[in-house]
Amino acid sequence: MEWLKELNQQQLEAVLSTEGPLLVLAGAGSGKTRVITYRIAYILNMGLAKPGNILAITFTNKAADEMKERIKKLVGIESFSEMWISTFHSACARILRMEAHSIGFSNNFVIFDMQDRHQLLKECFEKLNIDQDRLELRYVSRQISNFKNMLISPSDTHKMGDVDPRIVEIYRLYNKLLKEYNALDFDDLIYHTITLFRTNPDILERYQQKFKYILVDEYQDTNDAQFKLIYLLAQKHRNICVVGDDDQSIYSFRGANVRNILEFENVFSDAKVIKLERNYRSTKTILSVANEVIKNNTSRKEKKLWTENNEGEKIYLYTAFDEIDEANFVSMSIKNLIQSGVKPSEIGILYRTNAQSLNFENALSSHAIPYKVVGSLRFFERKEIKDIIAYLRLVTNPHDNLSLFRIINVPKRGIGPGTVEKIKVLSDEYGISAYSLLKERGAMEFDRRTYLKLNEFIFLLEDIRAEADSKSVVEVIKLVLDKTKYMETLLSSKNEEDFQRVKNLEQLISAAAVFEEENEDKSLQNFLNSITLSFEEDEAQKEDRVLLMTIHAAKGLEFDVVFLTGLEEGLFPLLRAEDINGMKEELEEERRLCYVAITRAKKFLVLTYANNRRVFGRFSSRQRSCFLDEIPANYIQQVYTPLRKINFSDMSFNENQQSVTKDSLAVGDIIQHNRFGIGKVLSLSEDLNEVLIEFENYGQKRLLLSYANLRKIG
DNA sequence: CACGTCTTCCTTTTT
DNA sequence: GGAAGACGTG
Repeated sequence: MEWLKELNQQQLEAVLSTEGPLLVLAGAGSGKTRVITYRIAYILNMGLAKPGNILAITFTNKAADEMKERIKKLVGIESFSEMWISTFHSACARILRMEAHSIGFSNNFVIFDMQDRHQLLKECFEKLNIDQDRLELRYVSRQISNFKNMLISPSDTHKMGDVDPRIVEIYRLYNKLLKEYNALDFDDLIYHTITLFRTNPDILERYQQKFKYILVDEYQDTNDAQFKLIYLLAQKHRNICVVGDDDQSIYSFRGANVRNILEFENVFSDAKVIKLERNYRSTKTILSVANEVIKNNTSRKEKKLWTENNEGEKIYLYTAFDEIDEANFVSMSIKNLIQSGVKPSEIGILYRTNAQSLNFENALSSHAIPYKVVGSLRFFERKEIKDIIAYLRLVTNPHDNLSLFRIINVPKRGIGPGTVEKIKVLSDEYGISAYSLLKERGAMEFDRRTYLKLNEFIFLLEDIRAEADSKSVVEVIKLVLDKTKYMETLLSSKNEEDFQRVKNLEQLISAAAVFEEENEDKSLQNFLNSITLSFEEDEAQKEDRVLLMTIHAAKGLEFDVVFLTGLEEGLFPLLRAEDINGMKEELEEERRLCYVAITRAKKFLVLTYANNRRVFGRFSSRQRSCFLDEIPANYIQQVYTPLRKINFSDMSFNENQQSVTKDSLAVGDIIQHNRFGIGKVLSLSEDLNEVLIEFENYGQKRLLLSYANLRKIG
């Protein structure tokens, strides 16, 4: 295990301490992912456990995939499907698929996303005759989610003090409907898994036995339910390793509880604690700025990140006239940076809210800079995609009323709101699903003309279902598009938008094709499962483009250059007048968010804010963010024009302790590259600046040694 | 019942 | 400035 030499003292200790509870406090850029992957590789290589005995929880599916790739490289084993590397939600879905009957669901349950949840809540409001002003709906939705994240059932809500009885009523009905539709929402996945374990000790025992080693990444962002789950599972072997950084806890709105990390040592009294405080990512300046900002928070574990990296440049600050000026400054600076040799994909534009992306998109495209927006309008949330998915869901489960009502008149087939309302009322009355009602009682309850239309619809669904059995996912989708005339309707439209929709649907088909290639379980069921739980973008990720995203989405990523934008009071920190009570805590979370943003930067950090900004289309004047005042002036270089070209190669430093330098590399060496993986050195240029490498998976590449950040592995 | 225009409300952040 | 719902007309 040569690769163990790549680790520093603390990292190594974290890898080798395989037995018993372990808390790794890993500061930003301190190599925490490396610790987790190497730890798993070590456990496997030492024969301490089989792949099937390992449960590794990551925060996103993307992170899970990356982790699998890295471990694969270290260990080179094949039995990966046996190793559970996934998010909490995916892991729970996987368990529940097998055990659903034990909690009163059938194993072909569907997973409701946030849109679905809102839709269903709306139904609840209607059924209970509760005035649904929109604000209330969002509030109720959040409440219910909080309850589930704290493992509080409808009948337990009184424990939370004064809860609006209407909310309890809605909560109860909402759960009841979910069950009728055989559906689970995101929070249910965790909640029900815990219920399953609590009510079926034998099942719990089985999983406890199975998971000899449990690892949790981004532990600071776990909520009460997730903690409970881990706690239950780890009881048997107690080999539980959690990795996190309380300073990067940014998901309390989702129920994340920082106390989980702060109190780990109390819950597991024999826990070992290892701190990783050496940062390998950023310049000294950037790290100092991050430290200066975060030290204003009161409730945190004391720690001091340090680095051996260069001092680096001062950070830049630009004050824009308005948000358009801001976007232009950023775009023109990026143009110059790219001309200086910075790769577009090494540049990130970060902002607090998704709504801010638009100006940057406009400015970037007018400067012909390649970019990609991460997140925002997610593919699987588009109308046309959700429509088709609704059909697919009905194929697996005809009693999913929500999906049925979504597409009962899509494309238009003459079934209007009046008829839909009648179906709802009647199916309620008879206590059966809308589908059953139409099938069994349609002829009696509706007049002839309506009945014919309804019958045609039911027939369509059954027709699709009958054929779907013997078909692959791709074929089923095509079948739906064809039989429903969905595609036909779009194609005959002269609307520009509809043309885009056709392209999106084509993408859905290719996404399904990729799914079939990559998954062992190729069932429609599993397809539906995977698309609600992950928003895996298509392969465009590898392309060399500037990335735009929210700070939340940037967690775990790093860039040579980061533009942190919109640093204005009210926007970042984003605080609302309503919650004066939670003010301090909320501000601290915003500050952590700021800390996360700053520590994404490796070499350059550029901060911007605008004196004026159009909010909801209204022009309003702005004040600079309080976070800016927390940065000592000597770190800041105020600029008034876009950044000029720079000598970028001067900026490089060794980010990894084992990075190769000119003298240490020879022809024939085996190296590892962050992006391209493992390769062999074919030749070196005379001045030793350039190197030609044959990569296992990417073929030959000519790289500049000063950027390439190669690690020698043999 | 479909389609077009008018109004309202809006914005956190995501699995 | 834009989406989603309300309202009114063909």
